Amino acid sequence: MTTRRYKKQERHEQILLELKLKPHVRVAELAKQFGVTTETVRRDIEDLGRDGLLQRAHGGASARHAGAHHDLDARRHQRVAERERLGRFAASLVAEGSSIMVDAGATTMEFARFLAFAETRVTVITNSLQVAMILGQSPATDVRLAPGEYLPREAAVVGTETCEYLAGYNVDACFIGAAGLSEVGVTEAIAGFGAVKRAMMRQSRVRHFLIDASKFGQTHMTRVASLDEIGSLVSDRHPTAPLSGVLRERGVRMLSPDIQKSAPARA
Amino acid sequence: MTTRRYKKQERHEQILLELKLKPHVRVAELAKQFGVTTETVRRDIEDLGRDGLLQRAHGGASARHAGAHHDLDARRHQRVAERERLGRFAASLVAEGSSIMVDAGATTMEFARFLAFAETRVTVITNSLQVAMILGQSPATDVRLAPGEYLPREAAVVGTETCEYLAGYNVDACFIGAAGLSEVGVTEAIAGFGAVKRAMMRQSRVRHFLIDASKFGQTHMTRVASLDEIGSLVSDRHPTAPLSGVLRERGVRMLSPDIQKSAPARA
DNA sequence: AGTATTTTTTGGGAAGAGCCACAACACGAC
DNA sequence: GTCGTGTTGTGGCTCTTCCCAAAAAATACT
Repeated sequence: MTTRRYKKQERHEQILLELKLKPHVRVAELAKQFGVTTETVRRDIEDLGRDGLLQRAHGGASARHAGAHHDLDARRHQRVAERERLGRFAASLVAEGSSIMVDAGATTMEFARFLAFAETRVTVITNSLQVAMILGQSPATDVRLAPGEYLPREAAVVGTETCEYLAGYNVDACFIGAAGLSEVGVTEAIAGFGAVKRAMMRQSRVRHFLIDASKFGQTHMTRVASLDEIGSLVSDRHPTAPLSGVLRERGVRMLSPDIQKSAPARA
Repeated sequence: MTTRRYKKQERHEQILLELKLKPHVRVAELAKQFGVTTETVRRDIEDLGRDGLLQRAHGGASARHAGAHHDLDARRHQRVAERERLGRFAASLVAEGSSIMVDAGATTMEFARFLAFAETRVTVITNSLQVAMILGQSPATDVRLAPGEYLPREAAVVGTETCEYLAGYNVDACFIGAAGLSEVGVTEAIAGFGAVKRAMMRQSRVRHFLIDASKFGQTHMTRVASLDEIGSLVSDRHPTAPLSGVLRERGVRMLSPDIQKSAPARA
């Protein structure tokens, strides 16, 4: 029966599914589609928004970008600004005509956005579906995706197949994100990611770790690399006192964008 | 004062950048940010939208979903009802606990949606990023993604790597879409897809071709399969006179959902 | 069955967004 | 300098969306 009423939960799932396929849905549209009032849909969207499953917008809802951070609005905006600086800077490190490997994660995604924007001619190998999609939009970029088990949480593939695949390529540089950087080294929270990151490191002449300042001092479950193995650390800020010394000692090249801020025009 | 005026072009770039960072921006927000009128921003958005660089929305603009491209999205909106019926029916063909391969394309994407909705316990191997993302949502589904060159137009991977990878698995069934079905057989318009489809066919015990009725009689560039090789044809309607005879003759099993339509409630 | 609880609808006013046409302003060319 | 083109701002208006609260319907519970 096509006239069957959607239950609340079904509508929720349907909305999320819809959002996977297009970036934005309208309240009015969904209401017509489900055969319910706009008010009902509005409430659905509110529910889902509360759980951080989508982003509200006037007139409808937008898909949430990977990377769940529904903090305070002001803080998120701040954080984004830093990430943006980091991403922009990291993208400038990519040489025209080179080949690179790009890790999965919110920070590397940001990096990918700038790299796509810059239209640098480059060959990219990645295990992140998001990175592939972003860079695929740039006509200057050749993207190869690694195989493996699909991890919905991160929209990336992992596993032995992934690592084996990566082992088949040698590239100029890799750009790797991480959940933590401390005296212990680079660490990651998500199991399975560590092996992939290490596989990328092995195949790259130059290693760039993209880690924003908020991760400094943090240690997580799996070790990705010891301090000696870090080639260069790319961050939005230079590490401060205790950590910076250790890093310098261990031969880590620390890179960060020059901060020549002028008074913000935007209030 | 640093409140220097942004030029039109600068605003455009900034808007696009903003959209790469968050999925949705509001007109009012941007207006405040740039220090211009909402009307101006509206015009900016209109310009960018005309070039297909973003998606308009009431109250603002949304990013073009990475991977969700015009043609793919447009095709999705054509013949929705038919495609939906086809997808739903095809999903019902998947046995609990089985392993399948799923091809890229608008039709198979619809199929994937229903399969995810049904939460059938199944292992899926695919070369489509969209299919992977959709099915990855279902906790009952295990998804493996094939490697290969990324094709932004279709959000899928292709190439020899893809085919080689697929050759490493043997599955119960495959679900393959196509651009055309005629007396010649199954044909495809996009180069590179044919080889992948054939690779999937080789590794599957049962072959399902998901082809909606609008493709009947059409012939495209590359041949995917001869009529003998088609296992079963899944469609929204049974083929009519000239084609149906040939298909029956060549041993094609024709499947389509029983059409017990009631008056459409939603329209 | 009948009651309780959740969910949806309805209605109306406030706020926001869209659209249009014309005026004001900037910038480059001559 | 003036002219012309292109861009931006303003005001007036309409339409959509939002939000709230109460009624109605559907669903779950005993």
